[in-house]
Amino acid sequence: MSPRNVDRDMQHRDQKISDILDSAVYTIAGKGIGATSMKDIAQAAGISIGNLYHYFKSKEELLDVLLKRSQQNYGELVRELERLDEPPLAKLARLTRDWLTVEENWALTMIRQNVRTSHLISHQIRRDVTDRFTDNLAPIASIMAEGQKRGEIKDGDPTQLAFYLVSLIQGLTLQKAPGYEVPVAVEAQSIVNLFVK
Amino acid sequence: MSPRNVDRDMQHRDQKISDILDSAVYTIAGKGIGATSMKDIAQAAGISIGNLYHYFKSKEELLDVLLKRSQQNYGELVRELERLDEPPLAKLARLTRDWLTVEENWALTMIRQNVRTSHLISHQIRRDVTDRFTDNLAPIASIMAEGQKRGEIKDGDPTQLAFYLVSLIQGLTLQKAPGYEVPVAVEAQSIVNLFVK
Amino acid sequence: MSPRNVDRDMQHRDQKISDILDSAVYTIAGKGIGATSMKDIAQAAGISIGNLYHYFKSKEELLDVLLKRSQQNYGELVRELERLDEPPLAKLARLTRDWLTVEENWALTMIRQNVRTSHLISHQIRRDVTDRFTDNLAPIASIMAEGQKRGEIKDGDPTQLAFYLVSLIQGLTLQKAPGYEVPVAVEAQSIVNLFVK
Amino acid sequence: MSPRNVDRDMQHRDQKISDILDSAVYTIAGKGIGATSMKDIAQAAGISIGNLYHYFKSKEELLDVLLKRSQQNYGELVRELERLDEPPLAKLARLTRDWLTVEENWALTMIRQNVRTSHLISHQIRRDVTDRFTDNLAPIASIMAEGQKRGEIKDGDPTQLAFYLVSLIQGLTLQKAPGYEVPVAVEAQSIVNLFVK
DNA sequence: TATGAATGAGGGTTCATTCAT
DNA sequence: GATGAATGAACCCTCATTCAT
Repeated sequence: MSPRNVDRDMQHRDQKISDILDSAVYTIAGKGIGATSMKDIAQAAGISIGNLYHYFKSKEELLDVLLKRSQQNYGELVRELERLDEPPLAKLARLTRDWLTVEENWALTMIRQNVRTSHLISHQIRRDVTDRFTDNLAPIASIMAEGQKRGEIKDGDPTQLAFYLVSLIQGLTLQKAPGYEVPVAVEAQSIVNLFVK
Repeated sequence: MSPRNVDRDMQHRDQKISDILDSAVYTIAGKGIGATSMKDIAQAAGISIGNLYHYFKSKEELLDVLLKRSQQNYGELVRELERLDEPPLAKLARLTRDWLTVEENWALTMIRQNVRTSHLISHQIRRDVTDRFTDNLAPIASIMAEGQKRGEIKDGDPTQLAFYLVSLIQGLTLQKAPGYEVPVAVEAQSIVNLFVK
Repeated sequence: MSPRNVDRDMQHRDQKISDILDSAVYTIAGKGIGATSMKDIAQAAGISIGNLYHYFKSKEELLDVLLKRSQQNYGELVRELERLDEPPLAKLARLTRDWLTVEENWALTMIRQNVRTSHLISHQIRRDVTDRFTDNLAPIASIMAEGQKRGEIKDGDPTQLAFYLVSLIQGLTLQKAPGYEVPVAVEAQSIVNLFVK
Repeated sequence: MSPRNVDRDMQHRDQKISDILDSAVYTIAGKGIGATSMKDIAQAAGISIGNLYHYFKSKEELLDVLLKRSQQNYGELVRELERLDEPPLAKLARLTRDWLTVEENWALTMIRQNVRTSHLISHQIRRDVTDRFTDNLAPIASIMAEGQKRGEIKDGDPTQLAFYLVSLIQGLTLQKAPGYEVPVAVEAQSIVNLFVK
């Protein structure tokens, strides 16, 4: 009843939401949005289906929050990267390597890709996802520009180059869906090399 | 025995199958495999649901045939391209431009991508899709190798470069899902330019 | 056009109907009426489904004809048995042995049993089946009566005894459904022995 | 954690399952397994189809549970009968009379018979049904053996005699399917009399 | 908060039957 | 007679969501 209790309750709630999303990410990434039921998500989180609806008022809202959180995390990461005291090409190599290595990025890409075609998802949410995606392009474009200034990176619109890099990484990421591995090696260095002058 | 022309019947059947698939491609690409019901497909083809099952014994088989057909068509195209009497970079530019322009390629990519995560699709079919995809990489790798011999294309494993090009194109293609357009220009020339030495 | 041709056509038709039923009996007996589709029956007979409907105007009619034929054949058999120049107990033993051995009897029993509970079958047909069954009881009752006159068979209403014998044989027959074999030996002699004074 | 009484919930669930099965028995017995839809069963139980699947994950499981329960109940009954302080022939007469009188036995027999030929039913379940059936034969065989020791029952393998008695009763029971009544009287006394020396 | 029973629309699939060729 | 395309109702089952406890 005291403010402190209310605060603690809110924190507890946020923590629970976070836990649910953590366990949901891999389930959804692995099975696809359409094939993942709310029961699946509840079971993965170890709670009842009724309780799940206490934290998310619908499947759509759950996805919305999940995507927002993931993209914001990624956005912070990429903005930190921009500020690092490293040569631009090293930054791009690091970004690429992380993306291809960190499993959560794979899951996020799978889900984002899924969102595009799922009719469970409202137009509004799809727009939001796209907007955040576009925002997150800026720091990479900035790195590209810096590389161009140094004469290390190919000419062209930096945003376009950033878009190409991210699309390439995501295209490659999607090839790593279970049961779909194309037998061709992928390395961060050779990818970044495409952008080298 | 039969008062009907068996040959003509077979042709008629093949034609009908082809028509159904033609109308199904865009429906599935637009809504996703999971969200596209057999009723949707039947309606798009202008036939009854029962009759649809006369031509495909399951949704899975329909997808299998659709993917096989699409990938074979694409394979022939890319093999013809390889044999063209043109410089390698021109071939790559033509390939990229076609891919980004021809709407059917967009649809095919969307569906292929969907197949990877859909649990409606058996492992076997996913393997087949991947195998055909890998096969279709060879002619492009061959073009890359030719370009390297001429000193026009960057060094590296030609198959890997082909894989990168195709993944990039597909990554960009996926961005073109309805309601998901990222506001960044995409041109074949600047894409191919990444592979230029 | 000549009467002879019409006759020959009719004979041909009857022969065809007989062939279809012959191949249908085991299919229906094995899978059950409900699980056997008209397509199954057509395939078993090696004809098209459309053609099947030229010979039987519905699944129900096919079953009606099949049952009528089977029960009439059985009726003739049992009436011949009655007229044989053998002791009554030998007749009963022969009847029992034949029933348990001849595979067609098994099939007939399975189908008759199925008819009782299948809602595909009209009340009228079920009544007909029962009536023919009751008629076919008479010769056996007559054998029972003769055995009683000789003091070899237990007392009681001969029709009731016949009903018991047939019900017992059928009860045992049903145990022989594939995948349902009860591991207890069954012999004609010990069955008939139940009715011996 | 749970604000509900877990024990009471389990009891409630078991009770509900029992209620559903009770109402399902006669529906299935009357129409046959194939012709009885899950909708029929749900309606008979006064619940929604979705809720029915909350208690049984498939039609097959429902049948499995139903059969298991019925055969276990019958098994207990027959084992109690064996322990009664009565002459063997009286026990057999009581068993026969009960079987022919208690309506639930009729229903059970109809369903068991149906299971044999229904392709909806897995081989495993059919085996289980047969095994339980065979187990339930033992107490009756034991009664037969006791009667033989007293010189009241015919010679022969007691298990075989038990099998004959049960098959006869079941054969007669099946004749009582609605719309299939054979116009011959059936009495427990005259049935048991077949087994008297 | 926490649970799981309850609902019903919708999805994939089957099948008896009809009909044009 | 012979064929198989065509139809649509019905079946089994799933699932997002609500609600009483």
